[in-house]
This record gives sequence, structure tokens and C-alpha cells, in this order.
Amino acid sequence: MQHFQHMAVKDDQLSKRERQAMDIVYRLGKATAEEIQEEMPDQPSYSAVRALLSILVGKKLLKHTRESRRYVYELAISREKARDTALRKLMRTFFDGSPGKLMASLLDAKDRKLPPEEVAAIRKLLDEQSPS
Amino acid sequence: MQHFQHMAVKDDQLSKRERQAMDIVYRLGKATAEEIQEEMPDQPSYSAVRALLSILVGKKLLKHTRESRRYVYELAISREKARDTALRKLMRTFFDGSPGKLMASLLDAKDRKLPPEEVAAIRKLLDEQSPS
DNA sequence: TCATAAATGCAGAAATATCAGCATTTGGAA
DNA sequence: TTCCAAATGCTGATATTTCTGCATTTATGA
Repeated sequence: MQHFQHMAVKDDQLSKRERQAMDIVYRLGKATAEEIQEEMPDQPSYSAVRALLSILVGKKLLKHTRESRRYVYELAISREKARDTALRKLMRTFFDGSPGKLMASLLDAKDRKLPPEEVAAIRKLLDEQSPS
Repeated sequence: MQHFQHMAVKDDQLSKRERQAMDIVYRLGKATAEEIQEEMPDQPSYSAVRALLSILVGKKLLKHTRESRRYVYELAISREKARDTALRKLMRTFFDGSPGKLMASLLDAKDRKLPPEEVAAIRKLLDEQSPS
């Protein structure tokens, strides 16, 4: 899987605050410094958040565009790619690299219930993988 | 914030090195300082790794037991609980909190192929959720 | 146009994390 | 029992991260 590594975000090379900020942008997709500040644990000052975001832009993890008077921050790489990297890492860390084990764990949870239409969609995907 | 033992692990409160070490223990289940050192990115000195592990024991994220002359480190909370926390976080960050979306993404990947027996197992779990 | 509120840019202080090195303890072999 | 290699405990130095505060720039509306 070499072709994934060339630009993949090395999440475990980020500092605590950097990671917190990236998680927020992953989730929101796009946000101003103020919005990010509001989402941060142990909410740091606005100034501190801006400093942090500048560092992330310097590292090419985020990019910002001016929108009238202020910056809006968003991912520099595609969200899908970041998502895939995170998913693979989780699989490797907790599920022995097996997507099947991960899915089993999701379905096993007693407190989760999938909407019927999602169940149907998943059955369809399964059929494409290997017909029943 | 004194009662750590009853709280879910706040992964985003850990420093970079702490997180790297925790990821390794999550994966290996159990390891000596030397083994952890070998797995660490930008491999720090043995001394640095031991210092790090002491901190994690102090924070009650790891515990260590003496095995003849040396310590073996392992998770202080169950791996299953840690796994569930990580899974929920990933779902929330990238999949809008939806297990169905996560599963769809797993099945969508062109480069992944589940073994037929895993597919069968998943179908069975789906049937329990909502009969076809 | 011009005054002003609201944003950014940046230097360096403060806080925290990371690490090295040495004193001490431990367990096993001779 | 004694020796010593191999491990831990701990202190404080160094490096990095986090943050503050102020100078500067920018957009708006009176």
C-alpha cells in the first residue's frame, strides 16, 4: 500500500492542540478560527487558536481562504483521504487490520440499531462483494 | 478532575509521545519498555520511553506488573472499552455518527475484499438487527 | 473619505513535554 | 554469598508547544 503514504497525514506526529484542531476541521469540514475555538477542549484564547491554525497551514495540513474580512480554514487534502487513513489506522490498532472484524463489532453493539434502509444498503453492498 | 478511573480515555488530552505509546499498547495488548521503544516512530532512547511509560502509569492509562526483573506494561482499562471509544470518535469525526455510513465506506473500497465466511457472518448479524 | 471595529502577523514569554544520565535496586549465575 | 549485568527511580536540562499582547491591516458604514 505504498501509494497511500506519499501524502497521508501522520496524525501521530501532531501535537495535542494540533490534533484537537484537525479533528474539529475533519468533522466540520470548514470553519473560522472562532468556530474552531468554540469546539476546542479546555477552550484556549482566540489568539492561541489563531497561532495554532497558522502552524497547521504552515505544515500544509490546512489551507485558508479569505472571506471578506476573515479566514475560513479547511483541509488541504481531501476529507475522503484523511478518513481512509484514519479508518485504516483504527483497523490496524484494534481490529487486526480486518474490516470484517470492525463491521462485526459495529453490528454487535447492543445499544446501536441501524435504520432499515441502511441495513438494506449494506446488504446490497455485500451482494456486490460476494453474491449470496 | 481527580476521578480518572471512571472516565473514558480522553485521547485528545494526551501528548504526542503519550498517544504514540498508547497506540502501540492498544495494538500489542502487552509489552515491555524495550518492545514499545522498537515500535515508536522516530525511536526515542530507552530512557525516554521509560519516563513516558511512568507518566502513563501515573495517569492510570497503563499498569505494569513485574515479571522477574522487568516491567510488563498493559492497559489499565479493557481493550474493548478503549476500542469502542475510538470507534465512536471515528464515527463522529468522519461519518456523521452513523455506523451505517462507516460500514458502507468499508464495503465501498475497491481494494478490499472480505473473505466469504466474514461476509456470511455479517449477513447473520444484519438479520438479527432487522430480518430480511 | 475617514473613523472604527474586527480581523491578521508576529516576536518572544510561559508552560509543558521530552529526554539524558547517573544512583539505586534486582535477580540470577558462579 | 557475592558479583555484576540489567533493570528501575529520579532529578533536572533541553526542546517543543502553547499562548499572550501588541502592531498592523482590512472592510464597513456614517
